[in-house]
Amino acid sequence: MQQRKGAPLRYDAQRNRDRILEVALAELTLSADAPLSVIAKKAGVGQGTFYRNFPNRESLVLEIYRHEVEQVADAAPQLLKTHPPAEALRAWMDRLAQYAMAKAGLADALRKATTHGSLMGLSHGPLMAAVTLLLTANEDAGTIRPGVTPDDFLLAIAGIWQIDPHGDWHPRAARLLDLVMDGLRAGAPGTPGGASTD
Amino acid sequence: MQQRKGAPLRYDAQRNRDRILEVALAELTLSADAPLSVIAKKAGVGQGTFYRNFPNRESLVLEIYRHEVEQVADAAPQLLKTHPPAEALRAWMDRLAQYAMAKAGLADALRKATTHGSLMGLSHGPLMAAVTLLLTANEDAGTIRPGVTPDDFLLAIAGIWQIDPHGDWHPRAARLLDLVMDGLRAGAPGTPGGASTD
DNA sequence: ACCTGAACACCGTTCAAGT
DNA sequence: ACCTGAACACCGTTCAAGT
Repeated sequence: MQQRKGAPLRYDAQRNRDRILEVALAELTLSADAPLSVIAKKAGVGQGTFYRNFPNRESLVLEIYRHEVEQVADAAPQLLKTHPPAEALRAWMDRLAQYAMAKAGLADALRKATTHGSLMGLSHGPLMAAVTLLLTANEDAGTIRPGVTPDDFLLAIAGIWQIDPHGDWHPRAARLLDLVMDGLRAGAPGTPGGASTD
Repeated sequence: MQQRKGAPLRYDAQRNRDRILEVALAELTLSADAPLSVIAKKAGVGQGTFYRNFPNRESLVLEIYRHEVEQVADAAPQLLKTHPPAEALRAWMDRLAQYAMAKAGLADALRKATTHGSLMGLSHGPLMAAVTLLLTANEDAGTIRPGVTPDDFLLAIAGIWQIDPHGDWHPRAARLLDLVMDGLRAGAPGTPGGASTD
């Protein structure tokens, strides 16, 4: 631990890190098991430098994933401004699905690099914030049942990471998301019926 | 392809295959990335023999998974005899969740070995048969909406494979499964409200 | 027909030497 | 303080030689 917590990286070091991330995104999106040595070489850095920045495959993949998913997360506030809560939630899920399909190689890399699907290892940060925002807006509007946690939600839509992006993914994703939406609605203030707790 | 389709294996060959599967189940349940060479050695066979039976890691893991999941699948008819359809479905999901937690190492191995979560690469066979049985029983009884495919169902519960088996998995699994059940119920003949298709 | 185990290839990880 | 790239370790895969 030679690097103090807040201290900025040296100029060239920062540049190296950025190049690694840039190359890694491209390579991993293309193929989930692109060798780290290839990424290092294409980024123009030595193996050692690569390792200084990312001590293992998981840390690299998580960092990229985190950065990429931020962009989807950022769409949430905007959607809530322009749509009623339930529609915003559903539209956001669609975006996430689209993202999951576009970056399927990356999602695959994440699955392989991490123990358990820690797609939710991102327990804090923008993704969680976005989900929380969407859920509370809907809960307040009475469009979903109260008490659904972001964790519940992410588990419920976990299936989207499992859909094959080749072939006809769109209807499969839509059916899954519809089903989840119905599950979320069940027991909402307006709706009768709903959650069984025997 | 020296082995004709229906031709039985030679006695020692069959024994080797069985021993590999037995050892692999134990090793992979313990650690998802147990080296194949270790499995071969513990099973008392050479590398070549291992390869003759399982040309790659995926084929080994899939075979074990298929065999293991059969036992859960087999519980479905029994549950339908002793419970009303909706309860049987829910009870079966609970068993699947328990299985997923007990064999988490294996599930992890499967995730890592396959492209996309082909937990559903088992598109035919006992698992699908069991799910179909449960879904049609419920559909006939009017306890779930019509038109839910086994594929839809497995995607909806995909989250259970993502739950960390250490720590407090039970409430998380229960909340997920409750939500899925509610989603399945929505739009059933008896129930008002339900699926939005805009 | 099936088996063994040494040999090979590949990739992640480390480290001595440089600036 | 950071970098390079050769060296090492490990594991999947193949194959010549054996029964």
